[in-house]
Amino acid sequence: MTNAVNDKPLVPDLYGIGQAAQELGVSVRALRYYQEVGLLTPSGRTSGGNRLYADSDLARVRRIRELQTLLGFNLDEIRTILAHEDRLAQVRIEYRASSDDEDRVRLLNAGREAYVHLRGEIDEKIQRLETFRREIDERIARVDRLQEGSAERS
Amino acid sequence: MTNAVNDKPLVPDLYGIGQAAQELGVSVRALRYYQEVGLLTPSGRTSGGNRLYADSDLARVRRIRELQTLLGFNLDEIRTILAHEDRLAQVRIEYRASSDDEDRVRLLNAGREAYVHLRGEIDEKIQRLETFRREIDERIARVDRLQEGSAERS
DNA sequence: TTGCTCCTCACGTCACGTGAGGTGGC
DNA sequence: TTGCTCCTCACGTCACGTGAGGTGGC
Repeated sequence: MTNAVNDKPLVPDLYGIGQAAQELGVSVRALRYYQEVGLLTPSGRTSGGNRLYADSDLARVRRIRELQTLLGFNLDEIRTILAHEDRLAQVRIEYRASSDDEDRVRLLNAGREAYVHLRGEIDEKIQRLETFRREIDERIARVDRLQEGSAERS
Repeated sequence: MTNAVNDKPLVPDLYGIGQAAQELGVSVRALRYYQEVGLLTPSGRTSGGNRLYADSDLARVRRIRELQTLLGFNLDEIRTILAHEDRLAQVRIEYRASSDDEDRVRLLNAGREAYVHLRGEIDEKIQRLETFRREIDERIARVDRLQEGSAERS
């Protein structure tokens, strides 16, 4: 059989912790830890107590990893950012439910400001990496000049 | 006095651990820890046992931090990278001392390869950050569209 | 029954943070 | 003597890694 049963979700769009971990490239322990610190509660459990992760759970983990590895936030900071995003999404859903009240406007402004701030940090990191890249290119060029010298005399 | 004595090096080009830490934006504990794990031994000590850091020491710490925070290497990996760089620098110094032997050529090639590999990782990280930035821009634009909607009706 | 994946403690590890108690030069 | 910075243990913390011992469905 080319199609191993283990590679498929147990229930449509629900993954066991092992499948989820492999799909995401993180450890099973990490997923349990994110739950322990209240960052991500899996959408369900089997009758036997096994965690079940939905696609939305996987998306959330990808977001956590992005903020962790690309921008260097710790899990506490990530919790704050995700809480902001969750509230923003909530506002978007409730958009037509309530009338245009001040609370919602304030939330949108705060959300926008948070994203602009995040964008600034990303920009800064990209700039620092580009500077680093230029330094590395310099070093490679220097090695190349040394190698040319060797080649000339050989 | 505008020029506090504490802001100046004790000895020309030699800094106490507190001065070095402030200059670098790292903790005193971190500097001691780098020494503990063999990443950086300060160039000197006072007669009383106080660590003294030279400019070359500071440069090395900056390099450690770059590899740590920008590229996410752990201290063990950084030790390996710095060892490579130290050996490369050594080859450059000894360049005219010995004749063109195979060992040196191999070292240059290995060094070049390591830098090219590093460059690849930097490129990948920049690309991922740029993708992330586009996503954030998307989110900002979405908030803006919602705010426009609010403004129209107000 | 055997294998596999899952479960919950719980201790270990890496890169420091944070006092505890003491020394040394203005 | 008081203040400041430095010193060496040594335990605490964050984000997991890694077994220990046990359960549950093909």
